[in-house]
Formats: sequence, structure tokens, C-alpha cells
Amino acid sequence: MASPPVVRFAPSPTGYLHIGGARTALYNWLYARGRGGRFVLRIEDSDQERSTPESEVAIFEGLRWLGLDWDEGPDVGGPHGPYRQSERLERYRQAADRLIAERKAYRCSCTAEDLARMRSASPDPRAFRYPGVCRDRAVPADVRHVVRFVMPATGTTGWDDLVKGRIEVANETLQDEVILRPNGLPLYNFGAVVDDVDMEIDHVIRGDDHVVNTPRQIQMFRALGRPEPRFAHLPMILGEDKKKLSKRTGTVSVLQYRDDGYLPHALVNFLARIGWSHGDQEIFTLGELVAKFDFDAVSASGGVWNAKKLDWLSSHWIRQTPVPGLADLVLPFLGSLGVADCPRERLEAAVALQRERAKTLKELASGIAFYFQRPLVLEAKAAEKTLDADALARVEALAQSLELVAPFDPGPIEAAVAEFLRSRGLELKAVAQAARVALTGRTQSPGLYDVMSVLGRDGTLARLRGARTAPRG
RNA sequence: GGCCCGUUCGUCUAACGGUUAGGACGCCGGCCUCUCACGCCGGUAAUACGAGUUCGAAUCUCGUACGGGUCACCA
Repeated sequence: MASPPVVRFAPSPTGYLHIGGARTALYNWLYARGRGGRFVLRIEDSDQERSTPESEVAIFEGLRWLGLDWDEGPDVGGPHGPYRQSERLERYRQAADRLIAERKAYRCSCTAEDLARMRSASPDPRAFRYPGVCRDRAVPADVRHVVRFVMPATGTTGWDDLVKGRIEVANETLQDEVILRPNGLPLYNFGAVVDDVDMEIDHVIRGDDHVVNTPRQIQMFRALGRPEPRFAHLPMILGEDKKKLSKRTGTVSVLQYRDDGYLPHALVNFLARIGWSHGDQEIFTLGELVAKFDFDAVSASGGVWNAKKLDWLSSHWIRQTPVPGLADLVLPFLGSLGVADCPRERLEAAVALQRERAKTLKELASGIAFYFQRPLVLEAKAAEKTLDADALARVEALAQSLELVAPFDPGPIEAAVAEFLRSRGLELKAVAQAARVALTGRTQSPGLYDVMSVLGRDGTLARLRGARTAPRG
């Protein structure tokens, strides 16, 4: 019905990209991409104390890893720049001057001490609101001052939230906020509004914690003579303890999930589904998310982070990833396990087998490392349990009967093993686990014939025969 | 404490006044089977509480309880 939306993600660069921010960014991105809109990235670094360039880079990196690209932003530019608040000071000054000229804002020379005094003298210090003592004082521009916004004292301010429905707030609960510091840096509410105006943002999609800021910002939009955007306030993501998500309750850094071996799309799928739904569907491709995402199905209540479900999604998407690409992705994780030399063909064969068995790339790597490790170190407990003298003898005899198998593929191998068992009157169970431990060093692995095939004849025979003397640890 | 928001299985959620309250993750059992995983089958488990409106309420209204957000010259 309307023209394509213009949305923004506006993090403050005071740390890494965390889970909550990532979901906010994702919902903005999905909304824009699903409707041919624009996604703007703006850096809100108006707090000089806390903002760092490193954080900005980390946020870019997190967004890029998730695949959330932006149409305008500090690094790519755009027609509404600059996109860093610290570079937009002139704009805030101009806007504030205009408001002052129109008597919609004023200079205030009250000091922090003045404020503290007034607060403690008020009947209920916790409910203290700045009483506007400088409103009519005509504080000269050359005395140290902040700029305060003239907030209406009566009436109500309300909006139809895309997620929460109608919200109304009595204006008497608002106060004359500081919008500009003495050093010219804007405060959050003002900077965001001026930027949203300049950048033509028409949908503000952000966390629940901003609901209280919305009426103030609406008043500022109106004072600047601009229509306010639509607002969508996303519920919080809670930790498994149902408290606000924090480091204490689990991993909150997006890049940490990358380093832990999660596929970015698994995280995207999970993030999309925490707080939004589409009937009974759990698995979504990116294209489906873009096509189906809308606010009518965004939940109004907070959602608890469910690491197990992320794992399930992650294992699903690992199984869906084509083997060659997956092999590329697993390489760095193999490297950090000390595996450097893995022939491409065997690597891909190993990945194809292990893909069904891994929740993360990290698990995938540790699941296939045994193919490439030399010497293979047998898990002590596994070896002790399955490789007694009889078993060792059987495993060595098995090696003997595999010597002439050709080609060394699962089918022929299985036939040779069957023949071996028949000639000795054994059941597969009698040798399988011992062979498995000899070949892989552990008690769990893909099917034996598949493992042997990947290992190749030489590798297979060497491991079966070397089990007796293989290092254990 | 003021203001604002929220409340369906343990968790994510479906249901948009009429369903035996559905699905998914997890968990438990079974099948498959050389182990593990995958897959398949089955099971466990929820409308916070109380009034009201209605022929009929998880759905609408009010209250209570509980939870959360926020009260900065942070964002």
C-alpha cells in the first residue's frame, strides 16, 4: 500500500554485536528486503566515553557474517550521510537552534549540582522531573549550557505500535529533556530523531526497551515539523533463566557463535523464529524469511533463548549444506585441531559422512579429524573396553582378508568382511566395535565400510594392524 | 515507587468467539542398526488466578498476581 519502507539499524559502538541487536537488525533487514525498501546502518556514537572504533568494526563484521547487508552506512556512504553521529554535529546544532528560535527548546544553565539539589528537595526524588526553571530565563549562548526540549505538560502522546498495538502516555510523565550537551553532542532521543528525519526513516524497528523513548521522540518529530515514523517494538530476548540475556546465562556475542562453528543461517533461522512465527513452520530459507516476515506475526511477549533448539537448527542446516562448501567451512576448524594435511577428495568424503552427525562445524571437524591424524591416538577407555587380546587378533586377521579388495569401496569391502565372518563363523557384532576403535580411535563413527573406504586400503590395513601398538590417550 | 508492556506444554509458538487446545525443540519409549547420528512411530506436558460480556471465551472487558522495561548532560 505504501511506498517501500526505509528502515535503519542504529547500534552504538560500545561493544560487539550481541544477539538482541542481531535480531533487531535482522527484522529491519527482512522488512526492507521483503518490500523493496532500504536498510540504513547508522552508528550512534554520541557517547564519546563509551564508543570505540573497534566496536564499530566488530558490529560490521557481525552483520556481514550474518549476511545482513546495508544500502547506506558509514562505510558504503549514501545520499543521507554522514552515517556516524559524531560526524553530524552540525546537523544537531542547526536543528536545536531552530527549535530554540521557535521557543520549542531553550538553553539551560542548571548544573549537575543544581539538579541534584532540586531532586533531593522534591517530595519524591525518584519521581523527580526537571521543572523547567530555565525555560524563561533567556540563558545567553556564551554561558555554559545544555539545550532542553520543551515537552508539553498536558494531554497524551500515543501511537499504534506495529507489534504492541495502541500505546498512550500522559505527557505529564514526560520532562524537558536535555537534547544537546554543552560540547554539542546530542543526546540519544534527539540525535535519533534528527537522523531519522534526515535519513527519511519511516519505520523504526527496535527493542522493547525503547517504548518509553517513543513519546518523547514523537514530540520531537512534531516540533521539527515532520511526521513521525511507524514504530515496531520487538520483545526482549531472555536468557535461559528468563532474565535479560547476558553473558552469565550463555553466549551473547554473534561472532562467538561464528567461532563456535555455527552456520550463520542457522542463527538467522533461529533469531527469526524467536519472536516471530509463520504457522507451524520452523525451517526457513533466507528467501522464505524475506517473503514471509511481517509484524502481524511478531509476538508481543519476550522469548527465552533456547540453545538446544539452535543446535537442532544448526545440525539441520549443516546437513543441507552442499559438501564442497561445507568442506571449505570446516577447514579452519580442522586447522585449529592441528590437522593441516587433508587431501581434498578424502576431506569431502569424510564431510559427506559426518555431515549427518554434527551440530556445528566444530563438531564436524572433531568428528573427521581421525581420518587425517598420524599416528592415530586411540581413546584409552574405548581401547580398553573393546581391544582385548582376542579382539586384536580378529582385527589383524580381518586386515589380512581385506588385502586384495578392489576397488576399495564400501560394496566390495562389505562383501569381503562378510566372507571373513562366514569363514570364521563370526557375527559382525563380534568384530565391528574393535575394528571401529582401531580405525577411528573411538566407539562412535559412520558405518565401518564407509570409514574404511575413506581411509583407503593402506590406511585401513595400517590401522587394523597397528591397533596393538597404537598410542592411547 | 511512578509510567509503560507482557502472561497457552520446561522452551519457541499455532488458534484471530465454536478444535479431543495443534506443531517444533527438549525429554522418555520403540523401530531401523556394526556403534553414533539421521529417519520413522508413539508418549509426557499448557491456556496464571478471579469476576464480567456471550448460547458459547485461550481468544473481548475489568481486577488480582507474577514477570519485564524505564525513570541520566547512556544508548
